[in-house]
Amino acid sequence: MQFDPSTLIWVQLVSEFSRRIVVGAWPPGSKLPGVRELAVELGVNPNTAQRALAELEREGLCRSERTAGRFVTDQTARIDALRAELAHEAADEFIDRVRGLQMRHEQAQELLEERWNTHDDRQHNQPQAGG
Amino acid sequence: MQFDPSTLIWVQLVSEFSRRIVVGAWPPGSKLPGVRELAVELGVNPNTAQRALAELEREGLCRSERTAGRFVTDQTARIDALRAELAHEAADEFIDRVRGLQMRHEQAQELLEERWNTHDDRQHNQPQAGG
DNA sequence: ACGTCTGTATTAGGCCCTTAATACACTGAC
DNA sequence: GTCAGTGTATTAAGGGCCTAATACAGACGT
Repeated sequence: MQFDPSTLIWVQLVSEFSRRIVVGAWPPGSKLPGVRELAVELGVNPNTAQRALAELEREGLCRSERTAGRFVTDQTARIDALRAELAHEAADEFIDRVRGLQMRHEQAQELLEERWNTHDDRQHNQPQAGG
Repeated sequence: MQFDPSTLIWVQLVSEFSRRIVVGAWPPGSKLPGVRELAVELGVNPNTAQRALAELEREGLCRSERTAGRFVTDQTARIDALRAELAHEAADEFIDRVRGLQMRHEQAQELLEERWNTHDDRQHNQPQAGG
């Protein structure tokens, strides 16, 4: 996994793990990969992975059964709340930033429109070399 | 100024300084406060402020005249480009995050709508009608 | 009992960030 | 020349992150 050098790795792991739970890559009640296995997959130290998992646990998104492993919470309501929370955070940060640039609501909407299409182009089409 | 403990201070300063230039709090060609003065205002060490300013300079947003002080670039085109760049970055990060949550364009628009109003309520308590 | 799996805790070291204090080089005012 | 102000560079100290290696505690299969 690629990490942003200007942000703590374990913070980025919390985001990634949360996302996996929300989108169902890690379904409710399922067993998580072990700390050591996760560390290998993500290219980080087991301690760093554990730090992220500890935070996830603190937020009630998973629980550890010391000898059996770690499991995603089976409270789908909690997961739905997480989804809303992550969406709100993303939106709020976007709003803070564009308002800091003194943009109005309508301008922000147009901006989003424009960039969304750009993303679509980049994802579906192969960027052509040259120019 | 309030800092996010999970992000490097000088990175946050770069964002704040860029924002000030874009919104005209630091107009094109104007003289910036000295390193020591800025450090006092922001509650950081002069070295930290200087690190952020060095990055700003590297990006061509200001220049230093060693004994006279530091000045915002007078190339308004560069500032306009910065404004667009910051807006794009904000939008792209938002889009990446909501797409990571498997949201569609329409859902993202609705989310933005909802949160924008929430911000208005929290910030102004009495959102202005009309415009 | 033994080996293996799980999570958990500890210790050490390297690295960067941040603060702090200091020194240097240059300009302008007087 | 002297003083004040500017950016710049250096050194030291403290702290947190990340890595690495190791050790501990409990459950399972054989």
